[in-house]
Amino acid sequence: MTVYRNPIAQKLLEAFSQFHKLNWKQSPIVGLKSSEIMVLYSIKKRTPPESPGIKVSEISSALSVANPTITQLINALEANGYVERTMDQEDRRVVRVKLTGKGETTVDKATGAFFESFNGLVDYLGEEESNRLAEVLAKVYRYFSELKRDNP
Amino acid sequence: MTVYRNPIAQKLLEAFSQFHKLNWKQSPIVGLKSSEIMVLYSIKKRTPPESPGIKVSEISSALSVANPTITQLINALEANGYVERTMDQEDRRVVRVKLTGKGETTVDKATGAFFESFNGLVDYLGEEESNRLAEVLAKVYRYFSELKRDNP
DNA sequence: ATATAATATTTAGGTAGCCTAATAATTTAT
DNA sequence: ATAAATTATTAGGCTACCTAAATATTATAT
Repeated sequence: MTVYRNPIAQKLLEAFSQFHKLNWKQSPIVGLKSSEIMVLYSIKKRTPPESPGIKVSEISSALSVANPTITQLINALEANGYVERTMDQEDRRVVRVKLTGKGETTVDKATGAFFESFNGLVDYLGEEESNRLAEVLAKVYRYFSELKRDNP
Repeated sequence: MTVYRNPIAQKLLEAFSQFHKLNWKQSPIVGLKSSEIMVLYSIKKRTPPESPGIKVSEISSALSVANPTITQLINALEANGYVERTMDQEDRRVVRVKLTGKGETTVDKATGAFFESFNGLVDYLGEEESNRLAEVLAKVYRYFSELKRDNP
């Protein structure tokens, strides 16, 4: 039986498994889901002060999810006053999304806690190891993406 | 604003994000969900030839999920003839689960493809880097577990 | 100028993978 | 012997996604 063949592969699999179920996106501190926080964060990150807002499709590609996923998240965020939608004047198919004041302060609070824990992680691992980890993970990502591309 | 403070933390966050949505458990090759394959695999791994089967609770703790999650997966797997339930004679609260013939051949096929891709990954990264990655991921896991333990 | 195609978003309705609370059956502890 | 604990199950819920189809609008081709 093929099951135990490569102990390193086995070890890696187990590490992935464990890591995968780690909830590092945590902190619904502020009553928002992680996915909502990610959306707010990616709006904030890509919206300069006087911008009319970011496109829905820009958010979804930033987060690598499908458009309808973002639409739905935005629906809830708008209903709760975290973001505003406006229609783009130049191209009226596109919707511009930006943070409200409430959205701003909320995302600051949420990402504060969030980055604090990541800063702690960098301290825990050390800067060099942290960098290396980020790079190796990117490499792993590439590997599986290629694998998927090559076998349909 | 606190958002961009530590570029390493930022980089790590992005790597995690990407990695997280990687579907490395892939291969519903055989018409089973990944979670079902994981269950079959963990049964196989812990069931010696003449064993009466593994307990539901052993599976759930092996996979770190709640008991009802396993019960439900087993329901489907049993309905489709991959596993059998028998009641334990010594302790009639416990249910013993084991693979049927179909379950055996199926899990072999599924884990074959699965381990092949992991062996490929080990080749891609190199053995040393692979080992290191597994260890660092375990360390990250520890960090977040402690963090969670310390702040409720 | 109009029909056609492409683009952007939304609506509707899934699915996978988990969870908790409550219940039933049985075993263990007092 | 009764209370408490353990094992598994049922029921129902939640998050984070997805695809297909509908709707608007804009761009292109004839």
